[in-house]
Amino acid sequence: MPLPIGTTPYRTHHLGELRDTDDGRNVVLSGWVHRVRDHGGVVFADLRDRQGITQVVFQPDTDAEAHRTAESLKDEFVVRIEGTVRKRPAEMVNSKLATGAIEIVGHKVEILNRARTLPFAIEDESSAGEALRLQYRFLDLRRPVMRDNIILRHRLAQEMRRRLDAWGFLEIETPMLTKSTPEGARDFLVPSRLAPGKFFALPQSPQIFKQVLMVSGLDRYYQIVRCFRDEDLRADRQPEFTQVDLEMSFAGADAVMEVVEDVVASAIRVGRDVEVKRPFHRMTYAEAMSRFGSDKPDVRFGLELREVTAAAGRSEMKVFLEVVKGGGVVIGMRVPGGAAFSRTEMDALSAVAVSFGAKGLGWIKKQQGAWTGQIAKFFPDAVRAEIDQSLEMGEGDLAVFVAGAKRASQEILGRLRLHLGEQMKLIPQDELALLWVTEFPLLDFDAEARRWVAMHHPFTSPLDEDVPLLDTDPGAARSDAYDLVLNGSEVGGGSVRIHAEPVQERMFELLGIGAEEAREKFGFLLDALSFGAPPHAGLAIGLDRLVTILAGAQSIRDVIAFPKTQKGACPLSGAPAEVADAQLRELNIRLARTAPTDGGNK
RNA sequence: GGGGUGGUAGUUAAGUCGGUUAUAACGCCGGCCUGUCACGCCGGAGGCCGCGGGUUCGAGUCCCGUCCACCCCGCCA
Repeated sequence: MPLPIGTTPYRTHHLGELRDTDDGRNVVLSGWVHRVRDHGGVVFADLRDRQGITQVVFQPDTDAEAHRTAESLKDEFVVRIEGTVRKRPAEMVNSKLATGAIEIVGHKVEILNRARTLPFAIEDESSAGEALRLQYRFLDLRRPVMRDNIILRHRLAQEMRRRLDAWGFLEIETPMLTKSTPEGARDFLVPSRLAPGKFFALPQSPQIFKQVLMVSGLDRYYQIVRCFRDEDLRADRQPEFTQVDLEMSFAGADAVMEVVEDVVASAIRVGRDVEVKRPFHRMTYAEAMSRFGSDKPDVRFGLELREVTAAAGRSEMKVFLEVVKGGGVVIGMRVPGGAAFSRTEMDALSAVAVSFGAKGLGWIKKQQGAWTGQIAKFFPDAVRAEIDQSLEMGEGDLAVFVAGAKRASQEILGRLRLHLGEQMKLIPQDELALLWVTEFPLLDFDAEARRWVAMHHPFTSPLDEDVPLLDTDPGAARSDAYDLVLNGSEVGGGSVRIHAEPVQERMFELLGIGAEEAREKFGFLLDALSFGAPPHAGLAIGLDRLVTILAGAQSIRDVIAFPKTQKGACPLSGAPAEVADAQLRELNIRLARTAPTDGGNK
């Protein structure tokens, strides 16, 4: 479907639109000069817009003036041309272009605007450095891959809106200037001019407001909303990011998952033209940790973990015995075909494990039916057989072992699993593996602060059957929370909220948030909850990550129009920047020290 | 805050053990070319080797510091 053109003297068609059935049609086209091929006589110019590329040919013998102008065209000039569609002879068809069956015979060219020599070429396989691309983002976004990412993002967002509307969700905006929250990430602060010395915080998420909307009886809320967290960046993380945030009343986990599965499956249908299997697979946190060593497992490949503590306890391996005696675990991972690794490769692998926090990496190889490797001699035959069976060891396989505290060992081996999966190219790149991870621990013990912290957030409900544990064994209590995982990346997370006041109070108590502090920090939510709160639950989808994966991009920066660098700066706008003294005075702010000057990098 | 990789022409990269005038491709400029589509051919210009300091007769190359970009740990309920 061609886009509507509207009323304009600039064009009758877009540049991805004309086909051989348009042969003979007189057209007006406008766009950027993508490339010029000047043959001395005939001149070819590829014109580009958002829709595609169309070749225009200028002939000196029939259109002398247009040809003269065409000879002066440079890359990225903006032009308007008048011409006639001509079907190309079979041998001149360009099958790489959607419009390759035709070309435009240019009768008139008008240069609407010129362009300076570009800092980098406008082409998909641009190898320009990211810093340069961000500085000239307006050029970077002209590259078809980047344009397609932005369009994909739009289409996913539209589809999700459409589905949420169909489910009866209302799009409601919540404040950007709000209140600092005590738990969680560092806040971005905004000074208040009207209240000297006081600050707003930008929202880390609309969490509290959306719960208040449920108390208000609006029943179902959603918002595609910017959230802010002042923490260090990663490839899949930047300080401002977008969530598809939703909350629903008289609903539990199953209701939320049903809606989200529909919304996400629809988005994937639109974005990738793929039908994903529903319902999505569900896995408990405990299973995810024991099988994959991660609470967001990438299940596109094997290399699963297997605990072999009991067998290792019957070996003669001193480190294993000590760990087992101390209540720790020994976890093994079979690497099919891994016996082929050289000694150097094994040393490198051990070093990786150590860099992940392992004390060391034990390993054995199964070759010609027997165990080889330095630690093999510490295992009696019976123990070998038991481990063989447990790990399902086959000829030519490698097994690696990590010993220590349970969660830490799982995580180390989980990371080693991802490392090997990449190194051995075991991960099918085109596959989309979606699953829910459920039954997270409600609380996590912060060893440094020596107190409980909420694993999700302080309003997450425990599972009904685990409520009594809050008084007896809080660490064992599981929450009614669920994460949506796609290809080993957390793309969504949510929970059933606490709507019973006594449970909420007990929760604050456990978190060491006193009654007064709770009132001070969350007063309006607690107030709201005391005036008839419906049971409610919700979730937020990380839009940037979802689009990144569906676009096949490497970094969320490739699906955000104007992203931040790893230092949280914007090379295009120059943000963050110093402000005038007058502005600071108006806000009652005095700097403790002035910003350091730039180090002379061009 | 910590670890790693990188920074050389407009761009992307090469540059050996420290040694003569710092290479190449693309881009740019000039010329030629009437069927290309990454057009082709000939010629040319273009460098604060990120920045500062040090070692040395001599530094793109070695050392120290620093800035920037990226990846990771910490951090991110």
